[in-house]
Amino acid sequence: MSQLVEKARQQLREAVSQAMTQAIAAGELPPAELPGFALEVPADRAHGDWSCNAAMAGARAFHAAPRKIAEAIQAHLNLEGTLFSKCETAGPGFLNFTYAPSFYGKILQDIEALGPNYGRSRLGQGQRVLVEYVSANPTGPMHIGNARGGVLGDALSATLAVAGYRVEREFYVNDAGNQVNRYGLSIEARYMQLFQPDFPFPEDGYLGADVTENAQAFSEVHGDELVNLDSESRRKALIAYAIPKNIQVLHDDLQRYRVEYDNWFHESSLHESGAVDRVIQLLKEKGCTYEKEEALWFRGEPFGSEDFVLVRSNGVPTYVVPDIAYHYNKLVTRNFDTAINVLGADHHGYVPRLKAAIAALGIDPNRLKVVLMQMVSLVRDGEAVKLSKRSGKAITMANLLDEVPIDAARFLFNSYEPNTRIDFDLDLAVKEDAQNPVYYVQYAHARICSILRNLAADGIRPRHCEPEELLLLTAPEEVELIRYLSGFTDEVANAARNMDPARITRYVLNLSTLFHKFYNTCRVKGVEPSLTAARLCLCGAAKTVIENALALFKVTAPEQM
RNA sequence: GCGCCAAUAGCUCAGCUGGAUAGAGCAACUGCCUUCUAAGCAGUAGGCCAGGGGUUCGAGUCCCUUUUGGCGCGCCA
Repeated sequence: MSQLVEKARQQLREAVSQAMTQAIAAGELPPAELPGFALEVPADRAHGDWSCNAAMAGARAFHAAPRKIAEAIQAHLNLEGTLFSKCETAGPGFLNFTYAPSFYGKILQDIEALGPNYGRSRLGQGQRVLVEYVSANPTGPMHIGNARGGVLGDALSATLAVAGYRVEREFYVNDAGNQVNRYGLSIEARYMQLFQPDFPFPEDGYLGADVTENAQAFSEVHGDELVNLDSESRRKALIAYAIPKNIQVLHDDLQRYRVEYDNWFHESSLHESGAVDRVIQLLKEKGCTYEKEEALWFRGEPFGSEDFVLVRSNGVPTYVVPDIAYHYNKLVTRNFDTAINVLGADHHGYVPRLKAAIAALGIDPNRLKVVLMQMVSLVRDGEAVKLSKRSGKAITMANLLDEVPIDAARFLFNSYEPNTRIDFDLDLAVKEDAQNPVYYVQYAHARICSILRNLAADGIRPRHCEPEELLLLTAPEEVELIRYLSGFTDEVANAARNMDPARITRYVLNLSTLFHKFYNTCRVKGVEPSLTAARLCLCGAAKTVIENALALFKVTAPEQM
């Protein structure tokens, strides 16, 4: 795990605090409690590598102009033995720090030593996190929103894992309840229609072609053996046949999309184990329920939610109850520190209810984190596409994958933070040219591989470089590139903290730009041997970081394009 | 009607939790390949950060409000 940047930050924090203390002791600043301050990487390179706002933050405490304070701090600043070489006062009172030249070589050696592990941090401190995503109903094909959710959940999980959390990925299979009943009625009708064409189709039934296909497939194996049974037995047999098949389709489509899970958690198991009944009992015991018009209600007011029905007047629990039981299972039975749910924004109204119910059960509702993602719409020729041309039905995730390369789809979905609506541009996603950002990044990687191949053909291979050799990397393009490479660990940690893997997409795009700039100015082949060695080391580091970043998204890093 | 989310270049989006002159990519225009991949690089042009108030040393960022758009508000899931 790279500690270098963290160490640098620590050194600055201490140096600035110490300088303030000394300035006070020397009478240059009035005695006061030291102000809190921030250290950040300035956007503008001209402002150094780190920038500190202590002087401005302390303006009130010290009753002095920020610039005066900054100068006092600077006068007492001791950077001896740190990774920094200088500090300047600038602008309204920023303290701008610059890395010592040796820092850059250290970063490269760090990346070389850590390889695939570069980027890891201890942010999560081994906390156990359960990430649930997609969780589409096994009553039909997945839609475009599921495609986004799959990528987001998958990349978020990977990001959290690299940031030091112990992550499990889970798909919640709604294989019980009303949706499945509805599905049963639908498939029963389709099955019966094979033998009795006028058999009525339920009003709110599933219209998808997949229902008919499943009924057909069943009849091809079992013929008309269900026709003379009672309706309930028929449905039972058809559900038992079709739902596992549908789940398999979900599984296969997701796998094709490189979305994988540690667990497929079945709702039915909650009913079978009695967990659903127990959670009702528990809520009753906590005094959080009341009866009205023969239904059992949850009293939400103490927990900041509306009241809602737990058990209908017909005695059947609503969908919320198994959900509460499921989250009880996550946070108590399995005792995860945190449960993260990736949900479509159309479910946002349900979040306060679930949190309220959890709180009622005595669980800290903050242990449930919800990542809401806004809707996805498809755009082709500049116009919204609602329906598939072929089927006339809503475009499914499988349709999308038939059309768009997996790398492009994954990269594009990961380019937006969860909270922005996506107009997914089909024309762009399919394009295999520079307009499609995924190729920009992959091209940078392929270029590095090409350099390595060419030099290897001449018998020159990357080797370990001495610190003095790495000091040869002084071109602005080289320094910029290394500086940016040094920020990867922070970037991943930040993405984890904000539950937003799209930050890493932006990072790796910027990184690719910096590499392309380096490539255009600095030659690796045909320069002085130790400079070649140093630049090879830089290329290797850039390659490693691009690979590590793309690995988080499961986007391939081709060696040739 | 109530609630959640948004509004930044012609288009798609950033803006690191309040900091320095608001940034990229695409599209448009101009240059750069007899040396490691031109799927690249360099440059030009493009802005009332939706409107209006406030908070403070300092606001695209926080608060209020108006407008516009998306999504919710069932004894459906």
